[in-house]
Amino acid sequence: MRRNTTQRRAIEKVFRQHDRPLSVDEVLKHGSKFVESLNQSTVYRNLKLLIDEGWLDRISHPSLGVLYERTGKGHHHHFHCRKCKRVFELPGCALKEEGAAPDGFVVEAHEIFLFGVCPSCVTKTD
Amino acid sequence: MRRNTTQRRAIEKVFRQHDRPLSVDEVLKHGSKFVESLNQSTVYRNLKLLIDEGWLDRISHPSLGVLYERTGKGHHHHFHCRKCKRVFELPGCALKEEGAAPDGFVVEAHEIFLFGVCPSCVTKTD
DNA sequence: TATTTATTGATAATGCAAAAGCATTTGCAA
DNA sequence: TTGCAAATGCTTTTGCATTATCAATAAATA
Repeated sequence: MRRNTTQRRAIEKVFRQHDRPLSVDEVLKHGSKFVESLNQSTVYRNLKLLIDEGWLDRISHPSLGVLYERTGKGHHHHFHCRKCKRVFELPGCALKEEGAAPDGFVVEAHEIFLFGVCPSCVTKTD
Repeated sequence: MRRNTTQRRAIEKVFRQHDRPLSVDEVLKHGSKFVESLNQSTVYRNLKLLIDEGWLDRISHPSLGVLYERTGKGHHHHFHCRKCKRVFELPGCALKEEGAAPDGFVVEAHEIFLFGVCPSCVTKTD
């Protein structure tokens, strides 16, 4: 059966604390604060396990590659800040359903990635 | 100086004929119809050259990886057909500017990927 | 037509994310 | 405690896309 390890608790805690999509490296970096010895393999294994359990989702960002985020957020889009490099989950949907595609195309799903500067970076100089 | 090789002409012809984003493999497959010996390395080299010349753009699709498309199309989005696996360029923009991101976020750019069934696959059975 | 040299084809090499192998450790029920 | 499978850390391997190497070929130009 599944065991409740300190490493997995640390990884889960990282996601609960940040509440945004994280890369493997980010999970490793932040998780290491809780479990100093945390290993990259352990991160990979637990990310996969948490996905299998339905606790995490994997997303593929066009410029950042694979990221992991908590499930159960509902439909949302992603914002990538070019200053702090963080990815944020934005509530709601900004797609104009009508006219998204010409007649004949059946749109079943979509993904929107926004790029710019996040609120906490807006005041910073470049 | 740049030489006008049959291989490069074939690659350019592939893009002119299909007029949609193509993967390296697709360029190789279709280009081989014009130049039987066409090699993958040559495709890679010419894709890079055509990008440097500003004739092609590289895009990163969240589920298909790197694709190449003709430049000069203006802002547009991409549609991925789950049946024929082709990617289409859709004219226009379907993003609701207002409300795309909460107050404080400065949106400078965006990418939209649509998924579904294209007109020529709609009539096909699964 | 001969010469020059960019380009090609074939293949080896690279870079990197992800997975696998294995000895050791650890959670947890008995 | 103890037994033991699950899980970890460390290292090595894999898989894949992309790049480099180099002899052979073929555009451009004289």
